[in-house]
Amino acid sequence: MTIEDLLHTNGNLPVSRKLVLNLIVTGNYISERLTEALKPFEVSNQQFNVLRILRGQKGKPANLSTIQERMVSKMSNTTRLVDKLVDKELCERIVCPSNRRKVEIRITGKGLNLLEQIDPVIDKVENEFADKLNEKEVLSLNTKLNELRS
Amino acid sequence: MTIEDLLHTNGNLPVSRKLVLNLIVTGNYISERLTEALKPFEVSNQQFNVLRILRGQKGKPANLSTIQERMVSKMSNTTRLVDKLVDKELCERIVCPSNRRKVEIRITGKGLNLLEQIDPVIDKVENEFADKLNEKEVLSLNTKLNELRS
DNA sequence: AATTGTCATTTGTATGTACAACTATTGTAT
DNA sequence: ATACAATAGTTGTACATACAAATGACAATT
Repeated sequence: MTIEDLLHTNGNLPVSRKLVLNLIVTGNYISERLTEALKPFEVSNQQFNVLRILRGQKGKPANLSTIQERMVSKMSNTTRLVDKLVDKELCERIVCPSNRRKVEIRITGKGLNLLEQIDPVIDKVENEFADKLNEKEVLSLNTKLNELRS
Repeated sequence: MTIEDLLHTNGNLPVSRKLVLNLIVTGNYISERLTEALKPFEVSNQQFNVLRILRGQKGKPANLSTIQERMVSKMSNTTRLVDKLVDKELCERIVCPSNRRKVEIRITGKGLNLLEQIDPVIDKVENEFADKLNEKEVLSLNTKLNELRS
């Protein structure tokens, strides 16, 4: 379905506008599919993103600014996002001993467990998207998206 | 810049995940550029989107459900979004005389004026994106995005 | 005419997010 | 050592958003 049809608009939009709208709509669409898939696990997209970042640290703790710069959707309040994860005992936060301004955040066993449950579900969603195009198209799409942000 | 670099991740993500992350990140990126451009006019992305929808009605009033289905980012509370526009006198809302369940929303002169000021600014942003690719690439990108949502 | 169902919108409530101001700690220059 | 600036994170406040329940209006049936 074209974006014109999707937005019920009168088909004669400039191609630059179609591109912009299409990118936003498609990004939103994918986010919504992921949100749905995560719902049974009671974590938001952003919380899941942070958990994966923490797992990627492989035991090494992360501090807030590290998490921020790696997040898919930067947001201004990572403190309270981490609070939520701590409440759920999915990660823990301790004041960094060497520099008490900093904070050391690491994923807990419970958090790792949850991620292991979630992984296949998210993989499935991701593959369902990627499978709509052939491998060559996916690679070129990635390249073009990178160029758009440059 | 690749998404791996952007997210400071260790480069060996499956291509399906890269695609998904890239689409979300790029969509967010574009939304942010638009938000920035709209900031001087003190309207949000969504408010601007609704104003353009109303203008597209060419005098014919719109009701809430029409607006909803045409919005780029569907959201659950269009009532309060329109409230904001009414507060700013950019649109007006009257109860539909033929069916009092419905509501007739139309853009005001002030709203049309504002849009005319904003138009060139947004066009510029849109063109800056589209100009990063050649025409053929833009068209194929649009097609592939449509396929991803199918 | 009263009842039931459906529709379009609004409201309540909980949660999420943005932005700025603030606190605490550390680094640096005098 | 002291003062000042820079850093890392937290908190306050206002606003945005999601979801469900509620309201009010119309339509169909009896």
